[in-house]
Amino acid sequence: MARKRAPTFDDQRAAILNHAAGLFARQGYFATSMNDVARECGMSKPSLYHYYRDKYALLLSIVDGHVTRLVDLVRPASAVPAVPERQLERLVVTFLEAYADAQSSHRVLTEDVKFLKEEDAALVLQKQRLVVRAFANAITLVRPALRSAQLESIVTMLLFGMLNWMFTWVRPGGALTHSDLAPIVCELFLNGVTGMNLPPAKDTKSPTAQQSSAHKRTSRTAKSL
Amino acid sequence: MARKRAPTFDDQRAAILNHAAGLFARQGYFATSMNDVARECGMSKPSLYHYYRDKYALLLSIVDGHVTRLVDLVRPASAVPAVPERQLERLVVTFLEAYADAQSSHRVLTEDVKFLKEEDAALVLQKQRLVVRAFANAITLVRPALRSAQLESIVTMLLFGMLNWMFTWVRPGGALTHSDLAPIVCELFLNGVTGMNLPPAKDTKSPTAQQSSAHKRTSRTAKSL
DNA sequence: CCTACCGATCGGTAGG
DNA sequence: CCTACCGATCGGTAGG
Repeated sequence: MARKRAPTFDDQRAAILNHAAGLFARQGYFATSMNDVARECGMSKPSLYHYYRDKYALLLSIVDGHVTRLVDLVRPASAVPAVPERQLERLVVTFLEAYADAQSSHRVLTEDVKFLKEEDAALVLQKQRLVVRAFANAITLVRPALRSAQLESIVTMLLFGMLNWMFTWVRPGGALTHSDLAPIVCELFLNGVTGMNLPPAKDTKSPTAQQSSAHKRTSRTAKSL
Repeated sequence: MARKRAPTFDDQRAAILNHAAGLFARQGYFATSMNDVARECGMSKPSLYHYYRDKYALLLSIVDGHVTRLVDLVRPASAVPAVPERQLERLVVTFLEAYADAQSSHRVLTEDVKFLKEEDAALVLQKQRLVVRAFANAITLVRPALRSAQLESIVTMLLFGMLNWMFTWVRPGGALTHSDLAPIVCELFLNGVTGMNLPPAKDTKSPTAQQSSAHKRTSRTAKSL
């Protein structure tokens, strides 16, 4: 049997990051000690510090690495032209496939961003906005009237809610996978969006004064994402 | 100007809990020290310990208090009979109104349950299940075919995703409130659910073998909630 | 002399 | 009800 090649520096860094992501996701960032991480990686703490300067570097690498992967994944999926409905479906499928392989990282992204320094958080938020915009664009192509009703961002965030909430109830090893859920989410969302009662899409220069009564007060879109 | 009556023991406890919930929501449970809480409450640390035995008691009181409030809110909303669509809308509206007043508590509930002891987590989960079941029942009344397709739990959790994700993008002081969003969520979800392509509802004793192709692999509903 | 790593302990601070 | 302080454990790094 061939001896397994000694892991390189980069391999080790990747392995450590995976272990740390799992621990952070399960226990939270502050509840996880560097001793925990080292033990999980099967190395001493000083060895761990050889690969990462400090605990914060682990957090930042996990979060930034994951969101960067999402951006790189979503960009090509948006680039290839398709029927609007298929375009959006492809985005959802791509996104959920990424989830399946990176559940821990995604959980760290959504729960531990608050521990990032201002500057780092801004960087991550910027990349998240790219992902959100890709979805918002695809959604608007499916239902242009959403834009004039200023419901574009809101509806996009509702879709992200369905997707991002999955990590709380879809068990990693269970029979039900993220990919199984993609068509269900797509069908529910597409039916929901195309069925909404909205004023007809118009020239953006003359926004209609009469909106569906249900949406009167949602005159401003959310600024947070 | 009349002197403000000295706060009672119970008032103090409630005030402390509010401050603690705000801090836990903003900084996370472990990143918040008891000194932080004491300072926020304008009292010394020993005084704080006069009202709550330890840090964990704050967490448990926040989470259990909030989930108990949700159960008490959802129960009567389900009890009053109504057209299925209105029933579900009432649940959503009621739920989102509670959010508006308890954003911090809800965030603590969703992000810090993992720090609860096994036994306490079980208690909270049990109450959460009551809330989920109320929604699932209302949804099934709107679209009975979901049950035979075994999509009842899945679709319910997708709705909770839209609702629970709001705390990440709806700014507490912003122009857009949770109540504004209730009709939008309802319209999107009701249109989505009624428009889904499903096998017709049947006698539960003879589940149909032919399901919508998109749902073939979702033969088991999630067990986590 | 470098690297990769150990056992032991540093300065600070948490909950209490 | 505060000041002062404990046992423990944190993240990070010394010498060898």
